[in-house]
Amino acid sequence: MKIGELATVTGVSTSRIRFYETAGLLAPDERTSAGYRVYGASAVQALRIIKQAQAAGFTLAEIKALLPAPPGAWNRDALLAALRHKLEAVDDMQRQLSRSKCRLRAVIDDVEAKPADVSCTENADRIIAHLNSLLA
Amino acid sequence: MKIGELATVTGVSTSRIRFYETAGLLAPDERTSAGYRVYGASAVQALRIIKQAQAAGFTLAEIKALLPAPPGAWNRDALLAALRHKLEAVDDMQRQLSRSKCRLRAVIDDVEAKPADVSCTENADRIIAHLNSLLA
DNA sequence: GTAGACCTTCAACCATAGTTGAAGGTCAAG
DNA sequence: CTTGACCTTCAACTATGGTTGAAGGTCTAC
Repeated sequence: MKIGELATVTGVSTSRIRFYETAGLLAPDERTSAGYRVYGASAVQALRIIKQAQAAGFTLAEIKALLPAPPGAWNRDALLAALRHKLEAVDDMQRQLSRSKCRLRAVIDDVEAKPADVSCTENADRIIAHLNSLLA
Repeated sequence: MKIGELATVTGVSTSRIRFYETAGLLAPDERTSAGYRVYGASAVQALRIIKQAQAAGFTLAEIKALLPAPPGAWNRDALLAALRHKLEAVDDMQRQLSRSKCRLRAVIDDVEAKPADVSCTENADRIIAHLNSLLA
Protein backbone atom coordinates (compact mmCIF):
# COMPACT_ATOMS: atom_id res chain seq x y z
CA MET A 1 0.00 0.00 0.00
CA LYS A 2 1.39 3.42 -0.96
CA ILE A 3 0.89 6.56 1.08
CA GLY A 4 -2.12 7.78 -0.91
CA GLU A 5 -4.05 4.62 -0.33
CA LEU A 6 -3.13 4.56 3.34
CA ALA A 7 -4.40 8.14 3.53
CA THR A 8 -7.74 7.33 1.91
CA VAL A 9 -8.37 4.18 3.94
CA THR A 10 -7.50 5.86 7.24
CA GLY A 11 -8.75 9.37 6.54
CA VAL A 12 -5.36 10.74 7.58
CA SER A 13 -3.78 13.16 5.10
CA THR A 14 -0.55 12.19 3.38
CA SER A 15 1.18 15.24 4.82
CA ARG A 16 0.14 14.14 8.26
CA ILE A 17 1.42 10.60 7.68
CA ARG A 18 4.76 11.97 6.54
CA PHE A 19 4.74 14.31 9.54
CA TYR A 20 4.21 11.35 11.88
CA GLU A 21 7.15 9.68 10.22
CA THR A 22 9.44 12.63 10.91
CA ALA A 23 8.08 12.57 14.47
CA GLY A 24 9.22 8.97 14.76
CA LEU A 25 5.71 7.56 15.10
CA LEU A 26 5.17 5.57 11.94
CA ALA A 27 7.78 4.37 9.45
CA PRO A 28 6.88 2.66 6.17
CA ASP A 29 7.68 -1.05 5.99
CA GLU A 30 9.79 -0.46 2.86
CA ARG A 31 10.48 1.87 0.00
CA THR A 32 10.14 0.98 -3.67
CA SER A 33 13.21 1.39 -5.86
CA ALA A 34 11.76 4.80 -6.78
CA GLY A 35 11.65 5.79 -3.12
CA TYR A 36 7.88 5.46 -2.69
CA ARG A 37 6.78 4.59 0.83
CA VAL A 38 5.19 1.13 1.13
CA TYR A 39 3.01 0.32 4.13
CA GLY A 40 1.59 -2.94 5.42
CA ALA A 41 -1.80 -3.45 7.05
CA SER A 42 -0.33 -2.72 10.47
CA ALA A 43 0.10 0.91 9.45
CA VAL A 44 -3.68 1.24 9.30
CA GLN A 45 -3.88 -0.05 12.83
CA ALA A 46 -1.05 2.15 13.97
CA LEU A 47 -2.81 5.22 12.61
CA ARG A 48 -6.04 4.18 14.31
CA ILE A 49 -4.20 3.73 17.58
CA ILE A 50 -2.55 7.13 17.16
CA LYS A 51 -5.95 8.72 16.53
CA GLN A 52 -7.39 7.02 19.58
CA ALA A 53 -4.50 8.02 21.76
CA GLN A 54 -4.76 11.62 20.58
CA ALA A 55 -8.48 11.57 21.35
CA ALA A 56 -7.59 10.27 24.79
CA GLY A 57 -5.38 13.31 25.29
CA PHE A 58 -1.95 11.90 24.60
CA THR A 59 0.53 14.15 22.85
CA LEU A 60 2.45 12.76 19.92
CA ALA A 61 5.57 12.58 22.09
CA GLU A 62 3.71 10.47 24.63
CA ILE A 63 2.31 8.24 21.92
CA LYS A 64 5.78 7.80 20.55
CA ALA A 65 7.02 6.74 23.97
CA LEU A 66 4.24 4.15 24.15
CA LEU A 67 4.66 2.82 20.63
CA PRO A 68 8.28 1.70 20.36
CA ALA A 69 9.23 0.66 16.86
CA PRO A 70 8.59 -3.10 16.98
CA PRO A 71 5.08 -3.47 18.40
CA GLY A 72 6.24 -6.53 20.26
CA ALA A 73 8.86 -4.77 22.33
CA TRP A 74 6.55 -3.24 24.89
CA ASN A 75 7.54 -2.99 28.47
CA ARG A 76 4.49 -4.08 30.40
CA ASP A 77 5.23 -2.16 33.57
CA ALA A 78 6.17 1.04 31.81
CA LEU A 79 3.05 0.75 29.68
CA LEU A 80 0.85 0.27 32.72
CA ALA A 81 2.48 3.14 34.55
CA ALA A 82 2.00 5.45 31.58
CA LEU A 83 -1.63 4.38 31.17
CA ARG A 84 -2.38 4.93 34.86
CA HIS A 85 -0.62 8.24 34.79
CA LYS A 86 -2.70 9.28 31.83
CA LEU A 87 -5.87 8.14 33.55
CA GLU A 88 -5.05 10.41 36.46
CA ALA A 89 -4.39 13.26 34.08
CA VAL A 90 -7.78 12.67 32.48
CA ASP A 91 -9.37 12.69 35.93
CA ASP A 92 -7.68 15.98 36.66
CA MET A 93 -9.00 17.40 33.41
CA GLN A 94 -12.50 16.26 34.27
CA ARG A 95 -12.34 17.85 37.69
CA GLN A 96 -11.05 21.03 36.07
CA LEU A 97 -13.94 20.96 33.61
CA SER A 98 -16.44 20.39 36.40
CA ARG A 99 -15.19 23.49 38.14
CA SER A 100 -15.38 25.36 34.85
CA LYS A 101 -18.98 24.27 34.44
CA CYS A 102 -19.89 25.43 37.91
CA ARG A 103 -18.39 28.81 37.25
CA LEU A 104 -20.00 29.10 33.86
CA ARG A 105 -23.40 28.15 35.20
CA ALA A 106 -23.11 30.56 38.09
CA VAL A 107 -22.26 33.39 35.73
CA ILE A 108 -25.07 32.42 33.35
CA ASP A 109 -27.56 32.36 36.22
CA ASP A 110 -26.37 35.72 37.38
CA VAL A 111 -26.63 37.31 33.97
CA GLU A 112 -30.03 35.74 33.37
CA ALA A 113 -31.34 36.92 36.72
CA LYS A 114 -30.94 40.55 35.74
CA PRO A 115 -33.82 42.06 33.83
CA ALA A 116 -32.64 43.20 30.43
CA ASP A 117 -33.40 46.83 31.20
CA VAL A 118 -31.04 47.16 34.12
CA SER A 119 -28.13 49.36 33.24
CA CYS A 120 -25.46 47.41 31.52
CA THR A 121 -22.80 49.31 33.38
CA GLU A 122 -24.18 48.45 36.79
CA ASN A 123 -24.67 44.92 35.61
CA ALA A 124 -21.07 44.63 34.55
CA ASP A 125 -19.96 45.65 38.01
CA ARG A 126 -22.17 42.98 39.51
CA ILE A 127 -20.84 40.38 37.15
CA ILE A 128 -17.26 41.28 37.90
CA ALA A 129 -18.04 41.04 41.59
CA HIS A 130 -19.61 37.67 40.95
CA LEU A 131 -16.64 36.44 38.98
CA ASN A 132 -14.35 37.56 41.73
CA SER A 133 -16.39 35.72 44.32
CA LEU A 134 -15.81 32.57 42.32
CA LEU A 135 -12.06 32.85 42.22
CA ALA A 136 -11.08 30.02 44.49
CA MET B 1 0.56 50.73 39.37
CA LYS B 2 3.35 49.94 36.89
CA ILE B 3 3.66 46.68 35.01
CA GLY B 4 6.10 45.08 37.43
CA GLU B 5 3.80 45.59 40.39
CA LEU B 6 0.82 44.34 38.41
CA ALA B 7 2.89 41.27 37.56
CA THR B 8 3.81 40.55 41.16
CA VAL B 9 0.32 41.06 42.56
CA THR B 10 -1.32 38.92 39.88
CA GLY B 11 1.41 36.36 39.34
CA VAL B 12 1.29 37.04 35.62
CA SER B 13 4.66 37.76 34.00
CA THR B 14 5.32 41.20 32.53
CA SER B 15 5.95 39.64 29.13
CA ARG B 16 2.59 37.97 29.31
CA ILE B 17 0.84 41.20 30.29
CA ARG B 18 2.44 42.96 27.32
CA PHE B 19 1.49 40.01 25.15
CA TYR B 20 -2.13 40.34 26.25
CA GLU B 21 -1.95 44.00 25.34
CA THR B 22 -0.80 43.21 21.79
CA ALA B 23 -3.62 40.65 21.67
CA GLY B 24 -6.07 43.43 22.49
CA LEU B 25 -7.06 41.99 25.86
CA LEU B 26 -5.72 44.47 28.36
CA ALA B 27 -4.59 48.03 27.77
CA PRO B 28 -2.99 50.20 30.46
CA ASP B 29 -5.12 53.07 31.75
CA GLU B 30 -2.38 55.53 30.84
CA ARG B 31 1.28 55.96 30.14
CA THR B 32 3.68 58.13 32.10
CA SER B 33 5.57 60.83 30.23
CA ALA B 34 8.41 58.32 30.00
CA GLY B 35 6.12 55.79 28.31
CA TYR B 36 5.72 53.49 31.32
CA ARG B 37 2.42 51.62 31.41
CA VAL B 38 0.16 52.62 34.30
CA TYR B 39 -2.64 50.30 35.41
CA GLY B 40 -5.59 50.78 37.73
CA ALA B 41 -7.04 48.23 40.12
CA SER B 42 -9.37 46.96 37.42
CA ALA B 43 -6.38 45.49 35.59
CA VAL B 44 -5.91 43.08 38.47
CA GLN B 45 -9.51 41.97 38.08
CA ALA B 46 -9.18 41.78 34.32
CA LEU B 47 -6.17 39.50 34.64
CA ARG B 48 -8.01 37.32 37.14
CA ILE B 49 -10.95 37.06 34.78
CA ILE B 50 -8.63 36.20 31.91
CA LYS B 51 -7.03 33.47 34.01
CA GLN B 52 -10.42 32.10 34.96
CA ALA B 53 -11.67 32.16 31.42
CA GLN B 54 -8.55 30.39 30.22
CA ALA B 55 -9.02 27.76 32.91
CA ALA B 56 -12.60 27.38 31.69
CA GLY B 57 -11.27 26.61 28.24
CA PHE B 58 -11.72 29.92 26.49
CA THR B 59 -9.06 30.91 23.97
CA LEU B 60 -7.63 34.41 24.17
CA ALA B 61 -9.60 35.33 21.06
CA GLU B 62 -12.83 34.25 22.72
CA ILE B 63 -11.96 36.11 25.88
CA LYS B 64 -11.25 39.17 23.83
CA ALA B 65 -14.68 38.89 22.22
CA LEU B 66 -16.26 38.70 25.68
CA LEU B 67 -14.29 41.54 27.21
CA PRO B 68 -14.91 44.58 25.00
CA ALA B 69 -12.80 47.53 25.98
CA PRO B 70 -15.13 49.36 28.38
CA PRO B 71 -16.34 46.73 30.84
CA GLY B 72 -19.74 48.39 30.87
CA ALA B 73 -20.42 47.87 27.18
CA TRP B 74 -21.43 44.24 27.38
CA ASN B 75 -24.13 42.88 25.22
CA ARG B 76 -26.22 40.73 27.50
CA ASP B 77 -27.59 38.41 24.85
CA ALA B 78 -24.29 37.89 23.11
CA LEU B 79 -22.65 37.23 26.45
CA LEU B 80 -25.28 34.68 27.40
CA ALA B 81 -25.06 32.99 24.02
CA ALA B 82 -21.29 32.75 24.26
CA LEU B 83 -21.45 31.41 27.80
CA ARG B 84 -24.02 28.77 26.86
CA HIS B 85 -22.03 27.82 23.80
CA LYS B 86 -18.97 27.38 25.96
CA LEU B 87 -20.91 25.31 28.45
CA GLU B 88 -21.88 22.94 25.67
CA ALA B 89 -18.29 22.78 24.52
CA VAL B 90 -17.24 21.89 28.05
CA ASP B 91 -19.92 19.19 28.14
CA ASP B 92 -18.57 17.81 24.89
CA MET B 93 -15.09 17.75 26.32
CA GLN B 94 -16.32 15.90 29.38
CA ARG B 95 -18.07 13.30 27.29
CA GLN B 96 -14.93 12.92 25.25
CA LEU B 97 -12.89 12.45 28.39
CA SER B 98 -15.36 9.88 29.73
CA ARG B 99 -14.91 7.86 26.59
CA SER B 100 -11.15 8.23 26.94
CA LYS B 101 -11.35 6.94 30.48
CA CYS B 102 -13.36 3.92 29.44
CA ARG B 103 -10.83 3.07 26.79
CA LEU B 104 -7.90 3.63 29.08
CA ARG B 105 -9.40 1.49 31.82
CA ALA B 106 -10.23 -1.30 29.37
CA VAL B 107 -6.68 -1.34 28.10
CA ILE B 108 -5.27 -1.24 31.62
CA ASP B 109 -7.46 -4.14 32.66
CA ASP B 110 -6.38 -6.08 29.64
CA VAL B 111 -2.69 -5.50 30.24
CA GLU B 112 -3.06 -6.29 33.92
CA ALA B 113 -4.92 -9.50 33.23
CA LYS B 114 -1.94 -10.98 31.44
CA PRO B 115 0.61 -12.70 33.62
CA ALA B 116 3.95 -10.94 33.30
CA ASP B 117 5.63 -14.04 31.86
CA VAL B 118 3.44 -14.29 28.78
CA SER B 119 5.38 -13.45 25.69
CA CYS B 120 5.44 -9.76 25.13
CA THR B 121 5.06 -10.25 21.42
CA GLU B 122 1.89 -12.30 21.76
CA ASN B 123 0.67 -9.83 24.31
CA ALA B 124 1.16 -6.93 21.96
CA ASP B 125 -0.97 -8.66 19.36
CA ARG B 126 -3.72 -9.13 21.93
CA ILE B 127 -3.52 -5.50 23.00
CA ILE B 128 -3.70 -4.29 19.44
CA ALA B 129 -6.72 -6.50 18.90
CA HIS B 130 -8.22 -5.06 22.05
CA LEU B 131 -7.55 -1.51 21.00
CA ASN B 132 -9.14 -2.23 17.68
CA SER B 133 -12.21 -3.64 19.34
CA LEU B 134 -12.60 -0.34 21.12
CA LEU B 135 -12.50 1.76 18.01
CA ALA B 136 -16.09 2.93 17.81
C1' DG C 1 27.13 61.33 38.60
C1' DT C 2 26.75 56.78 38.55
C1' DA C 3 24.99 52.14 39.89
C1' DG C 4 21.13 49.27 39.88
C1' DA C 5 16.42 48.41 39.33
C1' DC C 6 12.89 49.02 36.37
C1' DC C 7 10.88 50.33 32.07
C1' DT C 8 10.56 50.60 26.60
C1' DT C 9 10.32 48.33 21.74
C1' DC C 10 11.22 44.94 18.48
C1' DA C 11 12.63 40.77 16.61
C1' DA C 12 13.55 36.17 17.18
C1' DC C 13 12.66 31.90 19.25
C1' DC C 14 10.05 27.78 21.69
C1' DA C 15 6.64 23.84 21.43
C1' DT C 16 2.59 21.53 19.23
C1' DA C 17 0.51 19.75 15.20
C1' DG C 18 0.32 20.13 11.17
C1' DT C 19 -0.47 22.39 5.94
C1' DT C 20 1.15 24.37 1.67
C1' DG C 21 3.95 25.03 -2.20
C1' DA C 22 7.91 24.57 -5.25
C1' DA C 23 10.73 21.69 -7.92
C1' DG C 24 11.25 17.50 -9.57
C1' DG C 25 10.91 12.05 -10.18
C1' DT C 26 7.77 7.85 -11.48
C1' DC C 27 4.34 5.24 -13.62
C1' DA C 28 0.36 3.66 -16.44
C1' DA C 29 -2.67 4.75 -20.26
C1' DG C 30 -3.60 6.34 -24.71
C1' DC D 1 6.08 9.91 -25.95
C1' DT D 2 3.30 12.78 -23.65
C1' DT D 3 -0.37 13.58 -20.24
C1' DG D 4 -2.00 13.18 -15.70
C1' DA D 5 -2.00 11.14 -11.36
C1' DC D 6 0.86 10.09 -7.84
C1' DC D 7 5.14 10.19 -5.47
C1' DT D 8 9.66 12.56 -3.47
C1' DT D 9 12.14 16.28 -0.46
C1' DC D 10 12.64 20.55 1.70
C1' DA D 11 11.56 24.94 3.29
C1' DA D 12 8.30 28.04 4.69
C1' DC D 13 3.99 29.11 6.65
C1' DT D 14 -0.27 28.63 9.87
C1' DA D 15 -2.21 29.28 14.74
C1' DT D 16 -1.80 29.46 19.88
C1' DG D 17 0.41 31.31 23.83
C1' DG D 18 3.79 32.82 25.15
C1' DT D 19 9.46 33.63 26.50
C1' DT D 20 14.02 35.56 25.67
C1' DG D 21 17.36 38.81 24.44
C1' DA D 22 19.34 43.04 22.58
C1' DA D 23 19.60 47.85 22.73
C1' DG D 24 18.35 51.58 24.98
C1' DG D 25 15.59 55.04 28.20
C1' DT D 26 14.17 56.32 33.22
C1' DC D 27 14.22 56.78 38.04
C1' DT D 28 15.94 56.58 42.70
C1' DA D 29 19.55 56.46 46.03
C1' DC D 30 23.98 57.17 47.48
